[in-house]
Amino acid sequence: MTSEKSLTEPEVNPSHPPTNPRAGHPVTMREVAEGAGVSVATVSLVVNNKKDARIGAGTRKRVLDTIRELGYRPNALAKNLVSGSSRFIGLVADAIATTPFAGQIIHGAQDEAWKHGFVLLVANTEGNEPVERDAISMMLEHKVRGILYSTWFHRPTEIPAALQETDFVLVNCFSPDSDALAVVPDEVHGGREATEILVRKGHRRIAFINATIPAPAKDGRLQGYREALESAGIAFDPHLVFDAYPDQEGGYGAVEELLKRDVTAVFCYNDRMAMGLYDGLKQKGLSIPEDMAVVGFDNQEVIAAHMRPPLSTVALPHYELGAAGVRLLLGVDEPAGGPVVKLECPPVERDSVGPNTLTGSRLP
Amino acid sequence: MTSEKSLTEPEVNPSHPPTNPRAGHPVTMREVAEGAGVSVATVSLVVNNKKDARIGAGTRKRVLDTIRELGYRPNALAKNLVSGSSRFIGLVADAIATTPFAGQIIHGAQDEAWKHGFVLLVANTEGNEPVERDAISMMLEHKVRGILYSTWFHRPTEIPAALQETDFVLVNCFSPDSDALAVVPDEVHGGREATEILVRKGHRRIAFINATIPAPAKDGRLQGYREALESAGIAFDPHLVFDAYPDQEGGYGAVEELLKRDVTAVFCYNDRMAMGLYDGLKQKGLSIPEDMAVVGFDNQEVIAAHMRPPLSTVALPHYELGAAGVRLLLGVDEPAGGPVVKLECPPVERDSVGPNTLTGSRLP
DNA sequence: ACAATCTGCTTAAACGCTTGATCAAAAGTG
DNA sequence: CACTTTTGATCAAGCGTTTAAGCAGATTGT
Repeated sequence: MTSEKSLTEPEVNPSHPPTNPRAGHPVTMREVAEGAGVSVATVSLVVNNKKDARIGAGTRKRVLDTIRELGYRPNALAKNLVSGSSRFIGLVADAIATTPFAGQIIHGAQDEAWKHGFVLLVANTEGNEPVERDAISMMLEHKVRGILYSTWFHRPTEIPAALQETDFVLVNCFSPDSDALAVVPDEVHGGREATEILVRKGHRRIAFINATIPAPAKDGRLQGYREALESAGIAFDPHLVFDAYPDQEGGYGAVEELLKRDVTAVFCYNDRMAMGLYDGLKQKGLSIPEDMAVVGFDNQEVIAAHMRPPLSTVALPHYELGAAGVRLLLGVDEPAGGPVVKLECPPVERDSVGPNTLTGSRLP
Repeated sequence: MTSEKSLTEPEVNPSHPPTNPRAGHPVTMREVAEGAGVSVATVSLVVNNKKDARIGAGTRKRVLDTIRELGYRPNALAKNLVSGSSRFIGLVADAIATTPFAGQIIHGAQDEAWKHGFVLLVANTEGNEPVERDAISMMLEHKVRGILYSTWFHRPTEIPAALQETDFVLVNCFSPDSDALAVVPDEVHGGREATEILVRKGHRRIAFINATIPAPAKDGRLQGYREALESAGIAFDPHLVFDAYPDQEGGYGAVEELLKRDVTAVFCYNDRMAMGLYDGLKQKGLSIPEDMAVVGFDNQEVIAAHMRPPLSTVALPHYELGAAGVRLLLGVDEPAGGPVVKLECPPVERDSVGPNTLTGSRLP
């Protein structure tokens, strides 16, 4: 049924004629050819600057002039038709609107695609399955070079069947049981970086407020936290790790728990949580970073850079995710070691972490 | 020079062959025709469900079955070629990445385009002029039905020359000296809504912290503020209006000034400013909304919905901007009264505004 | 029973472009 | 001077569709 429907035109009034007269009759190669008194073949040759084509200087100039005069634009559609392959890359995202993250992925993908002469076809599915199917169909029908399938937060995902009809790479998600190409953030690395920001400043008793909801990020960041502690020779204390809902309210609500723990620093699962935590801490009369060092995760610009004090955090490499996605798709990057490549989460140090003043002690 | 360059292929390795075998040899109509033992014309007729085509039930079924068997997908490129017009709509944005706003515009545009059977071609220029030219060229070459030219904040703009070659509409921006179609938020209306949130709760002495930087928003919101006051029979007091840089720091820094003013409520130019203001107010031991009612502007989800208390504000209709943009472009909406249509900014009431308790007095 | 009509399908041209094969004229060679 | 080569350009086929026009065979009207 659906496959049948996807073959037909959308059931809409198909007529939306241009009003701009210039748009009605695009200048074609034929007209240029006639104008310049040559054949279309010749025009094609000069337009494409074919190296092994032998065109007289005079003719070339004449053609170029005519092109300029007439305002000729090559018709990419026709070009694609004959070459068989389009220069499109599809990007289907599950949430363009809800978060600033998707924007970064689009941006990265688009920049990289551009570099290789490709153009982005984006579709937003807002998590809606039929919409997703239609979106993929549409891309397939436009004979895209491949599809980037992206999610707004790092998670496992099912691979829509239609994707298999072309090259594709998963972006910010992965398929647990398949060897599909994927590119995701390295959560473990990120957790380590975040924790190390704290360790470097001499903190030893470091809490980690993890998320309540299961996700690769939850496990990965925790592991990173543990690895960082271990590297620093600090014993892992399970008592210092607890969960909260990963938003502002969660962070605010975690303050009580946190203060019971006698720590000098805290690593929050994400920036939003840190934002709530700030509020709670301040309300208790505590100040940051003097009384408590805090680092977040995500580097959400709107928030992190402008909190008081600006929040030290770790950045999710969304832009890079998009860019690496198209590189993988086009085969300019080879996936090293397994089909899923992990991208580093770079630390972004701002002012929410100070030296540990509560104990000057450094273990050997 | 540039126009010449834009005619040629991007200077890159042009060969990025698909690795997916299924992608190499797309099934064509010819193959379906052969498989079903009919002509391509027939296949075309059944695929497109042409109403006035006379196809036998048996043949139709045979074709449909073959299509399914072979996994045929129509080639949209070829389709577009013959029909002369593509089903593309271009969207060039000056900042996809930097803000969550652009995402909403894209989302709205994409949804609406989809409804009419169109597909979005997006390009991010990040404010870079040559990139912008290339982006527009690329769209023109793909014979887009039209172009949406959008900016991430409401402002006047120059119209790139190439845009004139097709239908276009400005989104979130406008051209002061031209009658180009445009769709922008109604700042005056927004300012009025924001102020009225306060007025409705009985506030009479309402400050307005405007932006330091000139923009349609600055003037419009101020005017809206004045109109709302006037409607409520409150005299405008210039002393209650002052400027600050429109971000968190600006809001924070404005607290001193604000408190000198003896007001019960404040309307902030934007949410970020309100966020900083919250910090400053709390630091002074003041609580919201008891000691000060505050409303913001923009309805930046990440921020506004999760501040403590959640911020009452006014939403910028980004999604609608995108959607209305394509409607205008396709001619399904007619611009009423002048080429620039203004969209309402709906109020979003949360918990940062309480009743005015400082004075029970209501003027007649 | 014979023309008129209808039904079901095919033919062929066209859309704008690319490209290998050709070809005429100019230039180089012995 | 008769030849090969080079130069500068054209021819024509084809990319995957759509669609007006055409054409047999079946059905209908009288």
